[in-house]
Amino acid sequence: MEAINLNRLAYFVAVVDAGSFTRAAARLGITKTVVSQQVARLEADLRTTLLLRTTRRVEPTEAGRLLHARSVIILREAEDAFGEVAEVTTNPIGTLRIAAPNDFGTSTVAPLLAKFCRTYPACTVDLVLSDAKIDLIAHHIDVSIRVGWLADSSVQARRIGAFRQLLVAAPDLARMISADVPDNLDQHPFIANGALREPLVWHFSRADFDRRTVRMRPAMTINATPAVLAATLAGGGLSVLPDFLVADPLQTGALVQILTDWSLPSGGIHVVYPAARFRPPKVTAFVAMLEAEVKRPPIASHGSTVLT
Amino acid sequence: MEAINLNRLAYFVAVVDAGSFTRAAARLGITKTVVSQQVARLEADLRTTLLLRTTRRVEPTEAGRLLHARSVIILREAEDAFGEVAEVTTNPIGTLRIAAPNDFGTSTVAPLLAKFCRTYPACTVDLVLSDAKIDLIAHHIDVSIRVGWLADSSVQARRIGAFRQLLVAAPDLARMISADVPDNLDQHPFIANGALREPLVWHFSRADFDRRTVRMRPAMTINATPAVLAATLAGGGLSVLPDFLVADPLQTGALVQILTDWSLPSGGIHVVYPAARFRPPKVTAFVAMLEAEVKRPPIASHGSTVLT
DNA sequence: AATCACTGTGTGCTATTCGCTTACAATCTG
DNA sequence: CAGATTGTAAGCGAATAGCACACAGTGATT
Repeated sequence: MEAINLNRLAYFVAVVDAGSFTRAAARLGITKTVVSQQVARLEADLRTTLLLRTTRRVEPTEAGRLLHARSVIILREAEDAFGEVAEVTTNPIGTLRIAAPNDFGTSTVAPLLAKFCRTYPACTVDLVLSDAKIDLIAHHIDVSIRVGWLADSSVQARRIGAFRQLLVAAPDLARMISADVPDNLDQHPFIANGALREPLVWHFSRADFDRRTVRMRPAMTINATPAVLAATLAGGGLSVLPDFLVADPLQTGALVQILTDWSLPSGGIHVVYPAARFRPPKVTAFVAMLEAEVKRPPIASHGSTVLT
Repeated sequence: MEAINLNRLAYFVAVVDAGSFTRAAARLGITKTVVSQQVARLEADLRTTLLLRTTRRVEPTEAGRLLHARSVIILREAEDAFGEVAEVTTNPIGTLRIAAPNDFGTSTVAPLLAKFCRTYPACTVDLVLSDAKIDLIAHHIDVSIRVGWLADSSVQARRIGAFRQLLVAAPDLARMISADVPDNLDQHPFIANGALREPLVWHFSRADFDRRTVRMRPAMTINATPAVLAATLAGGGLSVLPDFLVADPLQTGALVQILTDWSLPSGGIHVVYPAARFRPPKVTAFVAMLEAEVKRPPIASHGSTVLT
């Protein structure tokens, strides 16, 4: 079937509805000449007379009445479709698919979703937890959250916050650590996080000038952060964990922070979008909410500057 | 609502269906550049990202999937509509509204309709009988039949045949007319047809050279031809009637032709179309059938030449 | 890890189409 | 019979569709 100019349908329908080329042109905001031309072309395309013209009246032929009836429906549906799309592009609505690492997703994103869904009832959320770097497009991910230190490739990521890494231990174990400098930490059992690039070497700093680098001696290595937390809670050893994971255990006393004067390198919390020309409001709304949540330090502590 | 280019919907749908700009372009028979541009414009118009592109894959966004689903329906409906119109423009189909004079319509057109409907079962016929000149467009008339002598205005009429006028009378009356020349016809009662412009003056001719003009003396005047026929059948007098009306009575002997050697002026049978660019096949088919019917002289008689 | 084929997009450029202004024939209205 | 109004034709400028080409990024393959 040859492609036929669908736009002319609108002109044709306007003429039939208005019952006059002149009024249709006025309604469409263009010249009657154009309307006449366009309808004539439509007729030429279809090789049919759609309208019988008198200088005083315009009456559709049978084919014209037929086409008009169908066209009205078509145009209305098109308008509806555009309206629906406009809805999606202006209001937070639809299904929001979020990708996040297991730990951050579980500890921070998941709790936030309740609030998000309450705030934007028209949104459905789909949280995809995975520590592997997944294909955003293939998985229809609207926004992906990356925590830690980005590889060079992800330059299009936007940093929305930071997290601190805390040296923690179960209370029983913590009581055995008396030193107030990191130097001899390798004497204590350490639970290494295999998911990190350098799980053993840690750079401590204090008051902007005091720096020490310590190489820990791993009692065990676990390549998933939540499991590291579990092992630490069970008293398996010291470990370095992100603040968003240990906020609760520290508050309840299930874990104790060690060397509170010293700080470890901060990591970034980033959002990554698929390369889209326009960002749906549902995404913007969620990222705004997440950013607010993340900027509020999860654990009141000594003045660590949050990187911007 | 701003007018949005509906044609771009087709491009967009093609890309989604093909899963690739390149394949879509090939399918549409245009360059991929154009497809890319058009989809980009559609997105700009809607202020939405519809497709997430990788050089290797094209995946619709949520808005894209939404619009695609609706667009497929819209495009299919448009295609259907065009197909239906094409049906009407290529095959005899639909409702054919015919306007005809009462006499000719009753005697000739109406009987023909049975055959027409049998030949073209997809056609419905609407026969509008009226002796007044009606507005073809206002009454949705596809073809109008005019019998007789056209006024100057109707230059766009096409002559499809002719009819002869016959001087007839009921048998009883005919037996009383012995003359073989028209000269003294005014001695006999004449039934004048008030619908004619000159109901009384008749020009007889014989063998291309013998001409007589007679002024009849009306016993009665009736302004509707069928009623003239009825009065003539009842023996009310002589009358001049078109051949298509008296074919049957002459055959059965209910009427007798008088002065068979002489002939009266022939009239034309014309079809008039509303001023349309294209003629629907149903009209063409009907006119062809009517022309064939009319060209076949309804009454075998001496060789009268049918005017073309 | 490097190569290579292929994808979608940006850039000039041309042909077509859209749209406007003006003008005109036809028709209805007074 | 004027006068107004309708739809169409002609001429013209601007926007758009479309093409060929070049190019950067990606993914499969080596």
